[in-house]
Amino acid sequence: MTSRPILIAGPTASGKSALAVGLAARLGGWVINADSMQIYADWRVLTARPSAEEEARAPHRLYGHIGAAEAYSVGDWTRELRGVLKDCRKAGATPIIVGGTGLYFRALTQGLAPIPDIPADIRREAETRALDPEALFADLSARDPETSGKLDPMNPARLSRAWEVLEATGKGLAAWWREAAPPLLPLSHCLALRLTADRDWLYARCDARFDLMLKGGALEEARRVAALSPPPAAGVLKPVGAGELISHIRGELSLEEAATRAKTATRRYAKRQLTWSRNQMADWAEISTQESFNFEAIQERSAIST
RNA sequence: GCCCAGGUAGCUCAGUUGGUAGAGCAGCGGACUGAAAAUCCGCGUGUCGGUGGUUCGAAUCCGCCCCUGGGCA
Repeated sequence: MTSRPILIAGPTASGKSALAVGLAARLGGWVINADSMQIYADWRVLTARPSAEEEARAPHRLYGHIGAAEAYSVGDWTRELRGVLKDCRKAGATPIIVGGTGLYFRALTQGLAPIPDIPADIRREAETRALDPEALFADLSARDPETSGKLDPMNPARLSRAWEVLEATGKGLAAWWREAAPPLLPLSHCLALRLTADRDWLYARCDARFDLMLKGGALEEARRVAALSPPPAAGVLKPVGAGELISHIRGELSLEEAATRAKTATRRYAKRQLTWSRNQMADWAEISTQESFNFEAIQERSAIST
C-alpha cells in the first residue's frame, strides 16, 4: 500500500514521536525531524529526541546532526529536507515528518522566500539596532513602508530581521515574500495531523517529563554544553531548560528552582504551540492524543486513493 | 483555656482618615515568512474566613464563631 507523506505536529510532550515511529514501523516509513532543537548533537535528553530504541524501529533523519557552533534556520532545514525527501522516495519509503516547530511546517507546506544568507556583520548590526526598537521601526518605516506596515513595532527580533534583509539585499522583506518559492510539499498532497491534548493532562506530562529528563542525564548534558562555552545567542542554548540548568551549574540557582522554572517554561511553550496549531493549522486533521492512537485508521487515511 | 499575629485572586502579598479591591508570579487569549523550544502583544480570573451589628455606604469599625502560625499555661 502506498501512502501519502504524513505530517505530524503538536505540542511538546503530546506523544508525537511515539505516533511517528509506530506509523513508520507499520508502513515502512522514515521519521523525519521538524523540530528546531532536536537537530542539535549535544542535546538528546533535554530535547526529548527519539531514543536509540525508537531509532532502531525505523530510519530517522535530521536528528542530532548539527554542532553547537553551527547556525541553523528554517531555510537550512528546508534545503536539507529536499534531499532527504528525494532519498526517501528513492528508497520507496513514506516520509513521516514530525516535530513541534510550526514555522518549519509553514515553510514546508507554503513555501519560503529565496532570501540569501545575510553576512554576519550585518546581522550583528541589526541586533544592535534592535536594542532601540522605536528608532529601528522609524528607520524601516521611512525606507520600506510596505514591510514596516506588516511588522510588529514592539518585536525586536522581527524588526532586526527586516532591517538586515533590507540592508543586505537592498530589497524589503515584503517584496521578497511576494516571490516565495512553491512549497516543497503542499498540504493537499499530505496527510497532515495535528495532535491536541487536554490542557491539564499535557501540563502534568510536561512536569513529569522534566523530572524524567533529570533522571535521564539532562544535567550532565547541560554540563557538557556549558563546557563548550557557546556564545550567549547561540541556538544550542535555546531549548527550554537549557538556561535554567546551566544557571544551576554556575551556582546561580538551586536544582529545585531550576527545575521549577524549566517546567513552567515548558508549559508556556506547549501553550504557544497549541495556539499556533489552533490558529495556523486549522485545516489540518485534529486528533486527540489521549486516546491511544488508532494506527490502522491513520494508515487508511494516508493511503493514496484514486 | 488565655494572650499575640494572621485569614484579600491559583500562589506570595498590598490596600492611605470607611466610598463594592490591585501588584508580582502562575494562568488564559492572540500574533507569528530564514533566531521559532525564538520573539512579541493583550487580559484580573475575587462570597476580601463566616455571621450579626454600626453606617447612606464596611476588606477597613464593633460583637460572636471558625481556621492557621507563635507564645503562656
